[in-house]
Amino acid sequence: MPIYLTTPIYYVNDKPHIGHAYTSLATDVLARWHRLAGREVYFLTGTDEHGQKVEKAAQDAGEDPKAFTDRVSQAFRDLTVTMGFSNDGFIRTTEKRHYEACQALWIRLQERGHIYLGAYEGWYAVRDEAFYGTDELTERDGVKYAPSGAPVEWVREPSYFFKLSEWGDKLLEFYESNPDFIAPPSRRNEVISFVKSGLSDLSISRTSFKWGVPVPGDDAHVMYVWLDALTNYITALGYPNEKAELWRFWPADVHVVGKDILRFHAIYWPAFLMAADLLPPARVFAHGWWTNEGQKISKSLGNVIDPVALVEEFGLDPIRYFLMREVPFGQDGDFSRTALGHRLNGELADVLGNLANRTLSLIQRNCEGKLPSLPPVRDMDTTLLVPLDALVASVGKLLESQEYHLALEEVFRQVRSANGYITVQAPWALKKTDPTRMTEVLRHLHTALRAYATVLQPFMPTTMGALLDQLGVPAGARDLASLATPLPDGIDLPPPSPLFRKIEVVG
RNA sequence: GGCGGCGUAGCUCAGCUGGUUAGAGCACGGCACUCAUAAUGCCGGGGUCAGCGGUUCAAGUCCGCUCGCCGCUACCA
Repeated sequence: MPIYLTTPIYYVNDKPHIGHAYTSLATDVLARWHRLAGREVYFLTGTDEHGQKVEKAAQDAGEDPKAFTDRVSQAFRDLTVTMGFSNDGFIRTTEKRHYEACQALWIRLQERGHIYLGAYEGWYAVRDEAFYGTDELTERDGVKYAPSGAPVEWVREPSYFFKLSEWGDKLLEFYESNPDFIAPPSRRNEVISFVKSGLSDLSISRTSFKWGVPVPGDDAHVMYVWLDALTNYITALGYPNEKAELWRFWPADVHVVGKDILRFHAIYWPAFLMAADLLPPARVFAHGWWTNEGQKISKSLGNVIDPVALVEEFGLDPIRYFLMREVPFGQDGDFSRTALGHRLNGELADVLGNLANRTLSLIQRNCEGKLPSLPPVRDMDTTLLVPLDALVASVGKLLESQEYHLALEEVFRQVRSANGYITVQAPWALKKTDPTRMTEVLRHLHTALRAYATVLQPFMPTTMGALLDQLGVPAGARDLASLATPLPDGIDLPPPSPLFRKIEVVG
């Protein structure tokens, strides 16, 4: 079963911030997990490069839009490297293949009668180049003003429309028969109540700017952003060529998105697809926002979090761990140095790092650095080993529903209990009283550590790679299935070294 | 305004279809241990489960009201 996972395509009028990194990270963890489970995965991310804002930003920069987007989208490609993302593809909406896909989809929708030419009208502020709703306006001396203070006028421009109004009932049926389509459930309820309140047709073209995909057969129009942007998910798989090699990945298993763009993914997108007789995605997950030290993040406050700076200061894996562990996926969360410090010092270094280090040091010193033989399992070992058998299944199940924080909690519950096991068994004391038993205990701990490191790889690829090195696990034996095959007795283990560096915590 | 959600230990939160002395992690206190990244393990203190009133043999868990907080309420991506 091929697995297709996507991030949104990121709009290039802005440089990457913590939100972009977070969305892609969550997707990356899923992608890595499925690969470890032996599934074939296609993980897509990319950039959204059309629209009036980009056109204008390029103009202001004195650049051609294409040159401008080439430059800005590079920052997003760089981010995938900085954050260790394992994306298989990176799509840009300015690519030729994307124009072809968009136009093919348009024609298909048009042929099936889902598109008509009408007029888009509303209160328009020339200065802002934006439309406003009546309830947003204020009136002084008979003139209406936008919230920005710009005067507005009633404008009417020709526009193609998608007959979204006809899809309400079909969408509701779809949500009903696919209860997992929208997550988390609170968002699902919001979407359903929105659809129940009635849908209007959707304007899907503009004549007021040029920087977009031309509407087939009517060059005066370019496609409006969402039809263009959403289509990226099928462009990347070869659409309209449904015989393309990658097309077997459709429909997507999970579109990971921020909560601000849920509606487009949960309403417009399945409607477009169903109208085109294509399968809708299996799931859309809307995650929350980060605050910075309790404060809402905004450019005007100047407290935007730069993921590159974070990684430089704290290291990649601690950041990846923190983002996935600190907050239930779907909820808003707060990024603070104190909280990061507690996770890094109190969980990664003290609980996991220290267990690995104390175990491997004992093996190094007392077993000549060789892996002790696979021992019998005694009653007193079951507290350590029995939960281990269920670890892969329980982590897998939790990731299936994107409950990353619970998956990590489950692993760390076991790591904590392994610390209890080593203290009770006290292999350092057995060294004098029962050396054989000492080797048994150490081998069991090695087995446990191997399992922890293996399942944690998607979250902390580099550090867990280093731990697997220290555990002597060869590169080809690091997937989930390999856990069933014990390592050969007596292999040489390298001298251990600490995996996590602690940081100063204030508060 | 309408629809929906939340308010449980100092902090962050679990508590499914109501049922023995309400749980976890962190923080805090004591003890133990000393293999290890001055770590780890054990024990413990602490909550009128927002408030009021109902239903019930029994309510944090259902119903009503009050107070407080939050989300959604379409075409900026």
